[in-house]
Amino acid sequence: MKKDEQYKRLILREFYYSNVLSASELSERIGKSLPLIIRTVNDLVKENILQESGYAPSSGGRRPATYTINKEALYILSVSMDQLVTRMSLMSIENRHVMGIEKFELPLKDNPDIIKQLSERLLALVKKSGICESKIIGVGIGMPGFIDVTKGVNYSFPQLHSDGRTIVDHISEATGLPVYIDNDSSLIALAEYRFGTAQKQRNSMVINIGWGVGLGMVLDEKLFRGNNGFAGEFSHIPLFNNNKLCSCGKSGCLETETSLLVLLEKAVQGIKAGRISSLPPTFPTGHSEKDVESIMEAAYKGDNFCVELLAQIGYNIGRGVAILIHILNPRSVILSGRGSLAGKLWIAPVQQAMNEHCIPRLADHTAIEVSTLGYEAELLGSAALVMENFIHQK
Amino acid sequence: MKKDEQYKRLILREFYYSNVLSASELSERIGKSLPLIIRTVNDLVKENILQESGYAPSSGGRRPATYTINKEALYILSVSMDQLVTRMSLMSIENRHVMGIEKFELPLKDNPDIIKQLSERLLALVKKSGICESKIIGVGIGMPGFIDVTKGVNYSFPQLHSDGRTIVDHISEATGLPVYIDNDSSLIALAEYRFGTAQKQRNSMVINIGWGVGLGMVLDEKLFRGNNGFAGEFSHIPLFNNNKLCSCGKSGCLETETSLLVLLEKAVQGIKAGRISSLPPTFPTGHSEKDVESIMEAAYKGDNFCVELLAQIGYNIGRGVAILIHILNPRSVILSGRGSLAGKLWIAPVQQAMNEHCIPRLADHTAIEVSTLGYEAELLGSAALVMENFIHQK
DNA sequence: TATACTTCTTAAAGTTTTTATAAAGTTTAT
DNA sequence: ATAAACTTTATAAAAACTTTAAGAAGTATA
Repeated sequence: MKKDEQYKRLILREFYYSNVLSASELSERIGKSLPLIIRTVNDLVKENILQESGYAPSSGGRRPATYTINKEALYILSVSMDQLVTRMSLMSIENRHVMGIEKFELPLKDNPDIIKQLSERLLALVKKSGICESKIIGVGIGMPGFIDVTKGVNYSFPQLHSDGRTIVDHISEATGLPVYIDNDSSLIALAEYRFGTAQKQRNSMVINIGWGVGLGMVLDEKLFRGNNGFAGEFSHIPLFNNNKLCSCGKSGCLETETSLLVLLEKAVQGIKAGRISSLPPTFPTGHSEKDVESIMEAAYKGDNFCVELLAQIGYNIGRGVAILIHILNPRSVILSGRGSLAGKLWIAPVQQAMNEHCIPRLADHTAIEVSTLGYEAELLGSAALVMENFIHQK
Repeated sequence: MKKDEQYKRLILREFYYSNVLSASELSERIGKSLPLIIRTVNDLVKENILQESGYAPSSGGRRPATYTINKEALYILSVSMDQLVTRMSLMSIENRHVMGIEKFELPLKDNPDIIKQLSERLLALVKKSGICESKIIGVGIGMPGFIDVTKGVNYSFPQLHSDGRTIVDHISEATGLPVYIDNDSSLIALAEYRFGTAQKQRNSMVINIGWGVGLGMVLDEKLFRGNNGFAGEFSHIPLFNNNKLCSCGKSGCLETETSLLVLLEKAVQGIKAGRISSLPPTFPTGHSEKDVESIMEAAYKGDNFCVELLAQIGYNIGRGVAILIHILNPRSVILSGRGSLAGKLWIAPVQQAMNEHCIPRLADHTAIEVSTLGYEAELLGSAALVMENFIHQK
């Protein structure tokens, strides 16, 4: 790639993370000199990709000219998959869903047709939008599993890399676009770091409360993925003597006492045992997603039984968090993912476990917070993944 | 600092880590262009800091001219403190102890005179060596405790920062040299990464088996210290239901089942209870350091009782290591510090715990190794700390 | 209201990198 | 065996980028 193209991309990336920027801010962030930045910004204005946006207030000197990005300049295809359901969206550089979020069933397991179906859906979405493909900078895919980002392989779902070619190869060929995949929890962490509650924080742990309990880490301002991309297997740290068999084959994993699945189980058991609750009479409907939402909603409205359940789960998450804090001394721990819908209810029990299991000096230095991005996080993260790679191409 | 001085330092640092280097290797590592490197190297040769060292074998093209550093060009003052004993050494750029290692008692606790004593010892050592102070690039100090590297503060020992000035300020003033401090376990990790078993590995966990169990981490090729410098509090992760009170006030910490102190305790108990062993009849002498060494030596020679004790401790360390591996997916786990004298005896029990408590895919990707640096590690790390900072000055 | 102090912008001077070319070796093909 | 093709290292000239300096535009203070 030509060098001036490279500089343009670096500048565009900054506009992806911040709406309005001056030349000197850009120079500072990118680490390139002002003359170079100004020249490149002027080129981008001529190309109608950036536009002038008036003068910022003075910070004690001459007022800087500011710029914004043309909202229709660039787009990203963002995909978020779980075991059963896939969501996708064509996102503008301003993080708006151009055509809304498309949601459809697409089982990850035992589905030989998965790559073909995904490609077709993606192409159809682009076609429907009418947006020129040259404006789409890539496809970002988030999914559960053991993923090696650099190789583009998801080891947990072998059908995603047939005949020696990975899902990245396949989708890339089908769409003609650069494709990147990463673990769902890592992408949620990336989203929180770039757009959410972990913004500007050098060190954050992002807990993905979902059907399992995932962990994405931002360490020294970088997403940390481990030596093979497998870091963050929070779900399976051995923490309990409960003799409960985990999906991974071991027993006593954090997951056996903390996921939303456990929450649901406990709720069903409690109701069966006659506990009083404001849960709807139809509970449990058998539809896990809806049932869990009911529980969180009831808790949010003050239902004693559900609050208690959340507290139990939260306390156990907190025990795991205490370990994280001892090892990594983060600035903050963000509770995110599906489960973050229950909001601040998580904070007290997690904090309680921390107080009991952490050295005070450590506990004092890390804040527990709940995500405001919620279920959007993963799609945002997939998009951000594309942008992170945008500047490294060729 | 002038720019060419900066480039010289970058080059000298590479020679600290590698003995013989060619210009193109330097260019590659430092990330500066070959013409610039060659010009600067030539300057350094003229100044008699570098010297030519013949031609390296060809790797398929013209043979590169190589260079080495003048062994008497630069020196570093290296200090390693524990609760009771302090070691220090004036080290050459080749990591040789110019005057040997000086070891003396200097209690960290309740010792108002500590800074004065340390300064005097340091100055005396320099004087005795006869080496010109201008050749000493700085003082590196390793010690236990909660240390904020950037501020130069050790929060665990308040007498180290009296009247608003830190130990760094004081020693720096007394010696006229740049001074840096860091946590002992972090420095051991740094030493292993630069000179020991963790060399060239992107991600390593270095376990410091000593009176506690410390942890230093190399993540993505950088020493990771956490948001406030407190990362690596491995000793105090809550892992056992043993009701044993820990020095930190909590119970069930890893430390209550794993340190060399526990090893000693268990040995004493066993002997009292009449267990047969080849430990010397004088055991226990009451001198912890010697007694622990006796145990490790006996184990090394095959004494059943002592091997068994090490296995118990090792297994418990392994349980902690399993957690580390789930969270951080390192390339390797290095067993270092005092305890590494027991050598390979640690590996089997640690590996055993890993096999039981780790997801196989994770366990398969990380190697357990024992340090060869041993008790030297911390002094090497303190010196390396100075060099890491050498390039960042002014 | 003038003066001092910021910060932003631009032009010129100074560095560094890139590109092109030469030099020195290795490997492959006939 | 010997040339041709390919690598890698070293150096010189051109291009690119950064730094410095000076001017422009604004704020804070006496």
